[in-house]
Amino acid sequence: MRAPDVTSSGDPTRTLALLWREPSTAARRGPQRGLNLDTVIEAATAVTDTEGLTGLTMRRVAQELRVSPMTLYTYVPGKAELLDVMLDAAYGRMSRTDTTGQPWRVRLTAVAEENRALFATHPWTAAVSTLRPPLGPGAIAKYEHELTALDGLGLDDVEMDDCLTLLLSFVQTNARAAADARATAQLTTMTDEQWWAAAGPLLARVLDPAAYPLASRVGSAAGAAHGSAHDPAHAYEFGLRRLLDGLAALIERATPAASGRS
Amino acid sequence: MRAPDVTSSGDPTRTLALLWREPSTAARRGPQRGLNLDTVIEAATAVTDTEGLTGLTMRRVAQELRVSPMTLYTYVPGKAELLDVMLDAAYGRMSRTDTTGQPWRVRLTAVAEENRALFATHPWTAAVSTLRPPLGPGAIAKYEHELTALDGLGLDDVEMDDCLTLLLSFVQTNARAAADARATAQLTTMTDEQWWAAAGPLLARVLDPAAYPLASRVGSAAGAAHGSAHDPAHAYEFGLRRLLDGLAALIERATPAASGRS
DNA sequence: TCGTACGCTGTACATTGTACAGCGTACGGA
DNA sequence: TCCGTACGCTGTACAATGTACAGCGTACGA
Repeated sequence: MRAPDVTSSGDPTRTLALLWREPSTAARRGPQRGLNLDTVIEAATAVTDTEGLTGLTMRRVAQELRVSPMTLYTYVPGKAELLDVMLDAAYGRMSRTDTTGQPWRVRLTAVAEENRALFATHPWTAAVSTLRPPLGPGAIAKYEHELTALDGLGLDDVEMDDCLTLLLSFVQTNARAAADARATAQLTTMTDEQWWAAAGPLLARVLDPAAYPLASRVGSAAGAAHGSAHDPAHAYEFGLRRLLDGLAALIERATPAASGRS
Repeated sequence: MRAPDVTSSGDPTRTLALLWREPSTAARRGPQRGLNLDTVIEAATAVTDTEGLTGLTMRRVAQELRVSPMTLYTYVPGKAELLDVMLDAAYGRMSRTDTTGQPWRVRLTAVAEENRALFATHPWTAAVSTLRPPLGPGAIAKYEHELTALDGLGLDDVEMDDCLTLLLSFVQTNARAAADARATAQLTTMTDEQWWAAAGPLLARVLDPAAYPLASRVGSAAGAAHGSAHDPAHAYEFGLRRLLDGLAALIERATPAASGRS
């Protein structure tokens, strides 16, 4: 079986029933259930939080719950659906700041920060594809909340969705890069600095600064500015500012001095 | 062994030697080699182009070359390093348009388009992390070329790197989403439309439009505008425009009417 | 009271990267 | 010219994964 790591490959009906906790069809007949879906989600989330997405295995979750691996399939059709409900649950737990009345930049920054916090708490949420999102209560509530930050700015419905998608995908990409950096460092048991220290001299020997003047100059300047090749925190600050400036050109097209500039 | 799918976990020295085709230490002693690194890269790239990253297995590449799986390890230390050299080779083959003298928006759009073309030709390149890039001749040439598009705009070195990173990560994220969409559709043998057709009614039954007015209104408006929940081509156009507008605020800060508006 | 639906389990299989040891080849030094 | 040895290639083997399948026992509805 292909590792899914992504979306419910199966029946949307089944997944939606799971997400919305639709009660099962008829009266239970056999033995009492020893667990319930939320317990499974909780255990799986705990495992994934501490051991990463690659640490999320059915066997590991089962072990955590002191239960045989196959037991999990009583609560969940498969690993993909488990990820779906884990994600929706995480969305449901996100804090949602009320920024009504504030300037739009403040409101959008808050939305970005809330997602940033999600990715900080549950790094794996940045790694799963949200293209076909889990349409559960958590995801819907999140979507509704985030749209309110874009409401009343003179955007049409499609533009609202476009702006939100752009903002969220920026934050997710940034978080993914940060998580990758941490994972790589841990996997290699070699910090970024150590890696560059090992690679640097070799590169210097083979790389002709005359042939690649910009690459060597800018590369080393960027490397020196932040400790290593890439600083996710800096990239976040920089990117968010550019992004908001870009949205400003859209939002304030009619009313040039609409809301707050930062 | 953990599936790498990402970076050379091992010795940077070995990887760099591979990337730059450093001749091996001494005179060859044993039998003639039946293959060479570039042949392996070519075969692996062909396999991955047609069958995706999950289709890239050592056994599959070996089969393509009519060779036993373990033979590949004579040419490459492991799968991670193979991915590194594949990526660098793909970077090396990218077309690089000379846009000297053109307005900066045109130049940056060209850079974006070149990367978009790469992701179209080799979808897997969008899926691998480029956080710790393969520092081979291909990647360096790419970096040098792309930096020239940002040269002479009054940005300092760090800002040039920041802008390029932001632009490239936007294009990559967009391509990744597009590839995910295609992969999901193929895996599920269910188009996005079919999926929404199956999920829609169920969702309508459980979702109260009064409780989530914005989510239902904007969600269905966006879904109706493009055929499904997400249209990567539209997101690209929209996002790139916003991004360039955002960079404009940085680039044209001193000289308000610097270069071309689109 | 009893049949049956259902919860839980152990075993099994296909798929993966790659460690390891063996076999044969052909070059460099004698 | 001849041989030791470095090296290319191979088959076998192992650990880890998701999950299909069949069996076993439980407890509810008739």
